[in-house]
Amino acid sequence: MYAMTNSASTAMRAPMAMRLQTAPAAPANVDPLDRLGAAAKFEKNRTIYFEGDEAEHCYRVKSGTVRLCKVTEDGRRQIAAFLTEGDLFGWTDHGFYGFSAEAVTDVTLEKFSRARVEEAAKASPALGRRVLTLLSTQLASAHDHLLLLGRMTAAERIASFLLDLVRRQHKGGSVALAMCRKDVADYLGLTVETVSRTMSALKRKGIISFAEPENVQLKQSGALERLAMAA
Amino acid sequence: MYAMTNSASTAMRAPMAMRLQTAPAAPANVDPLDRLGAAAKFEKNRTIYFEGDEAEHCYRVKSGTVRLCKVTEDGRRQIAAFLTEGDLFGWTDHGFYGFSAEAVTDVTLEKFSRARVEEAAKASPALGRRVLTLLSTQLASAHDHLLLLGRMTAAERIASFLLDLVRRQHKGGSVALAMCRKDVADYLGLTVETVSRTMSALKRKGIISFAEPENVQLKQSGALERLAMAA
DNA sequence: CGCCAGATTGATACACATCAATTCTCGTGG
DNA sequence: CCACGAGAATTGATGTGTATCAATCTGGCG
Repeated sequence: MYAMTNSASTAMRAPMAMRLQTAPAAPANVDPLDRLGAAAKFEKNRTIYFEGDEAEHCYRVKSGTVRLCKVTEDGRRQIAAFLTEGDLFGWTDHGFYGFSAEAVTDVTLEKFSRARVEEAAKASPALGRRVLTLLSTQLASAHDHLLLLGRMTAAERIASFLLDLVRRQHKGGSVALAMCRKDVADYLGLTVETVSRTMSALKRKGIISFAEPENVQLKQSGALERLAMAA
Repeated sequence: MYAMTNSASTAMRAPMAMRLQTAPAAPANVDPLDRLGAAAKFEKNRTIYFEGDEAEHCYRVKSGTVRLCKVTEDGRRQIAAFLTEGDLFGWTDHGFYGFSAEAVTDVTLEKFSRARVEEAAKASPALGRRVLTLLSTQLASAHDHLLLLGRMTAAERIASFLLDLVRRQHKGGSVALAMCRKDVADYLGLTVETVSRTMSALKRKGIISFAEPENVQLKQSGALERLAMAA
């Protein structure tokens, strides 16, 4: 779960709570989903499933990054989420996927049959609970993303995005962008040019720095946080 | 569930499914949530809970309309969803609400203690399943909403919004707007002025008509659907 | 009647999109 | 090893959709 939340808000909401990685009352430390999955691999830019496909399976990311996206007839694209390790996707209660899922990088996944998960959930409340947690976190992320798309300026969007990334890959002030500029643009509701210009501007101001486009250093996260603003 | 999906896509995904108001396979026709709730009422514009409040309860709408929203320091507001009969809200897996909930109209709600629902879900998989369905539908709606905010023009947003409303209140080509223009604007990521202008333009073209602002007739839903486009 | 909040309409400004070159990176083949 | 080409990123010049600022209009209510 997670799906790239923006603004400090999400982090704020879950100060020490953190995930409940283990089942509420599980004897061992086993995630209730672990036994049900089958391994699957996709290489960079492969489609995992298409919007409109019948939704027989859902997946969990083991490594790599996945994007959920939709393209309009005339080619406009929106990315709803970038998913990374631990995130569940493809769970829908209608018969069909609403968004396509594509591999941003080479990815390894666990693939679950919806029917089998449903079945197993009847016996194990912990399993249902687990899926519920994953979904509710994604919903919170989506809501934060709505604020970003509906009400934030380009600079604020970029700042929120970068801060989200550092939080998820807690490696100090350094961020590895798994996705290209176009992906970032389509996630943030901007154009590539605006993303590029805005990042260059932040660089000129000394707030961030980067030699290659895919590896960014946050020089003044304070300034970024001020931009991201949150609520 | 639902939360005002935009574009025809959601309706397409759930053509006749509609809500599942009653429990999936319950012996009687009892929703597993029904026994757990306590009645609650809020009048128009009252706050049900604030963003940041500890999330002890969740709610289901019995009648009226609720908005989920967040306001930035400098007063920009985004509405994440309008919720109506049957919709669940306030379920979060972090300790705190991420968005405020407010009554758009006078509303009657069922109020549930999170702790008690959790408890009951351990015994009844059907209950967990029920909540899961409600959340997953909301997540799908939120994703559609992201496409709307990230990539659609003002006219497309309005068209999608109106079509969503008719679908939910299936009363032919007539739509009752429970919310004021500002609410519509904050849901669609626009300003009141743009909403007003865009609706006037649609009216001039004979696509919609309205005498009072809160009661709209769809004269040519075909034209609206062409605008809404979907994927 | 007169007030006030909400809605509409008008004039102007601006943030971001669009169109158009470069520049950079890297894989490929001569 | 270097020339070449292609896709991605950056930078520049210009356009435009929507925001902003500013009246005016409308309907409900004290």
